[in-house]
Amino acid sequence: MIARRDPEATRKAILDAAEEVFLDRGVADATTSEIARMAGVTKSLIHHHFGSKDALWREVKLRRFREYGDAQRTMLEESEGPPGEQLLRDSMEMYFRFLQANPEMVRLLAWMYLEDDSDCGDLDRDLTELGVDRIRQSQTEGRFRDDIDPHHILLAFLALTQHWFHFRDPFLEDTGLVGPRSELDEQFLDTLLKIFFEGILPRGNA
Amino acid sequence: MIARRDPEATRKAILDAAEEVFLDRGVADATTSEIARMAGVTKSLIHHHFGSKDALWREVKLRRFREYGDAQRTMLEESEGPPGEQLLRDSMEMYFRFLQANPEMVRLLAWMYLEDDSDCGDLDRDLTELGVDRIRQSQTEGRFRDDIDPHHILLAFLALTQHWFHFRDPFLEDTGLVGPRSELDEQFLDTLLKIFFEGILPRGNA
DNA sequence: TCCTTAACTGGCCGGCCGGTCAATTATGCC
DNA sequence: GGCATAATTGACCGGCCGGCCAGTTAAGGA
Repeated sequence: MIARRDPEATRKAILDAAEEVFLDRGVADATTSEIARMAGVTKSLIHHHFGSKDALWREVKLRRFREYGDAQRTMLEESEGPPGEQLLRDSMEMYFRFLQANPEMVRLLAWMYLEDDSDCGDLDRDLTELGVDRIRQSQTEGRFRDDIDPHHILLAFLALTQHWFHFRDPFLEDTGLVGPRSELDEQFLDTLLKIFFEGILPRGNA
Repeated sequence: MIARRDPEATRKAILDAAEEVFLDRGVADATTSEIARMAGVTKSLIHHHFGSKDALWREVKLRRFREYGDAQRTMLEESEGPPGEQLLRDSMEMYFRFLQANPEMVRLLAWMYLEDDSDCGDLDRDLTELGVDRIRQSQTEGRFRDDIDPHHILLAFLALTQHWFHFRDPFLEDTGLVGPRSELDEQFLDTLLKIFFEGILPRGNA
């Protein structure tokens, strides 16, 4: 039974609708009327619960980002033990899987970049630290080459994964590669790990 | 001396202003009045020369994309001879330099992705083909490992470079890395080449 | 020189958007 | 059962935006 008045559910409905519209068309192009219609509420109710369009956008971002941060943190902490090649391979695959399952996150990051957003800066900073520490540890243990700044390794890691989900579709159109998308994802994941860990030169002639 | 009427110059002024405003705030958030003001013309003149706001945005994209395509093509054709590691290293560096000198291109690509644009699909397709052919040739000559789809190599190449310019600034803030930006660019270029060609594992234990 | 063409202007309009407000109705606490 | 509180509604507003139009002025070929 649905309560006739359920503010918590209403907030959620609004946030869900807002996320969909905002991520699809951008904040500027989205209208509160449309969000209200999609959420099945009145426009005024949005202002009642969130104050303004911008504040609503902010809430949408924070919600997703918290979820994202939690997933990442769980990922890193779940996989305890000495970080080595296998662990980082697993982390990379887990990150890949996460974006695969949450394509909205990719669009969210893109929008935030374009409006150079800093609302979620703190959340992001912590995450970065965690990842960098892991990599640095691997370096001191001699498992990774230590002539590269660990921050750069992390950035490359994120770049390869995010970029795939960013440009996968137009890229596939351009190249004429065909097949079920999930299979193409697997193929790229394989490539990604090969390049990231081993590079594109044949082994044995370095 | 400026001619009192110079339609060509006017078109350019409008395009320049439009590019700045569009790339800065996005199409939806940009207003024709602002573009007109910045270009020093009347709003009506924009419609006279370009028809509509969307058509203007389209022209902006095409102009930049043609320039981008020309630069890329020149890059690839200028460096004739058998493609090998050094050539691809050079190509990669040239691409890095290009984005370094044209940060607008990075934002343009981001906007186009978010509104899943297809206006410049043809231009992009040709470019992709050229790059892929080069890589494939290197593979058949045994200079690159051939167990990776050349399309994926190209994507990784673009990912690492574009991502740096995408997220350089927020990334630097998060990590607390400091120094003149040009120097940080050099450092990352170094990293990028190392990772892309050799991977992050220490050599000799593959 | 004249006349067609096109560059250019200022004023205007319909429409929609974000936001407000006063009124109504359900909720939960005492 | 009342009563404060908050959820919810629909009507409404000022403002701005993209686009249009009627008119003016320069350019350039015949």
